[in-house]
Amino acid sequence: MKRSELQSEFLEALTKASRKIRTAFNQRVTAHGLTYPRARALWRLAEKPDMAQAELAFELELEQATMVRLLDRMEENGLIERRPSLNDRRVKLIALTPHGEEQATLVRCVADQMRQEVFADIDKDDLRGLTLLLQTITGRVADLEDHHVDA
Amino acid sequence: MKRSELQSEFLEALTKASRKIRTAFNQRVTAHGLTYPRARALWRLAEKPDMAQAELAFELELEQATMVRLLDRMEENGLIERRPSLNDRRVKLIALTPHGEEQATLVRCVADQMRQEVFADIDKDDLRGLTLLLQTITGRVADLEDHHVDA
DNA sequence: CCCATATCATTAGTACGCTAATTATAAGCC
DNA sequence: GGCTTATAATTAGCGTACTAATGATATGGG
Repeated sequence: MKRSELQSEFLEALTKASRKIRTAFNQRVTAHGLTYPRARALWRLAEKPDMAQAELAFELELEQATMVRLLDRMEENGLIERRPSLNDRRVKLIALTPHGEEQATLVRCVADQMRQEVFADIDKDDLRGLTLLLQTITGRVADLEDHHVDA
Repeated sequence: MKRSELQSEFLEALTKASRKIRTAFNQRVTAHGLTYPRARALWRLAEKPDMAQAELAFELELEQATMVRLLDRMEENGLIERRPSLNDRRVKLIALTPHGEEQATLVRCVADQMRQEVFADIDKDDLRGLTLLLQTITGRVADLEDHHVDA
């Protein structure tokens, strides 16, 4: 097979895998009234509570404006609370409600279970090598963007 | 490193790579008044003209309802035309306009160039291996969904 | 021929994602 | 202290994604 065909095939496989995983995860949590983005936010907040919105947005690689709406709905659903920071009156800290804590636990269970099932008999060394390759590719794309900005 | 950590790391790398590529590609085509989904549609239509909307939606793995809006805007931008099918009065066939053809060519150029730059010195066998693994994972996730539906 | 069923495109409504512009506050500098 | 600049959250507006419901047409069975 030609080099370019291999590359195209790889790109297609990458896109497909990524979307499949997201969709499957989404299906499993929507049954509990969640969505994939909310689940990601809950997961992160459970690990590191009381983040400012900007900080959470950075960690989830979302824009602040996107974060605002997401948190609006999570607040409506009783998953989180916005609390004013004492040090900086511009900042609002995000805290999980008890309900949010429960849902975060659920999210972790679903994720762990899915991970185990999907990677059941995947070789550890293969996984390690491919993770490295993916990281290389990601870095290469980031470089491209930088050059693109320079121009 | 523990098995579960490796798996998590792989998932993160996968998600990140996929998003980076999509974003980078998007940046390059928006300069020409396109978007990533429109570029994908143009690409597919250039390869296989006069598809019905449902067929195009299937190939791009989008819902028909999503396709409608996307094509609405592509029609407004003069990229495509909807033509009634002669065989089936429910069906509308999608044809590229001359402008659409031009843009499709541009899309292909951008994609080819990006592909070459990103994969410049990636080993062919590595790529093959990763593609296989990704396909395995995709299949595994698909199986999970089926079982989930059964339950 | 007719009716039940299926399929195509569409609309309505919701949820994300982005950029750009606004408002409130903070921080640095003369 | 007052002015410039930077940062936090928000709003507004767009584009894309989904599901559910609709209306028009096809299709197969009796």
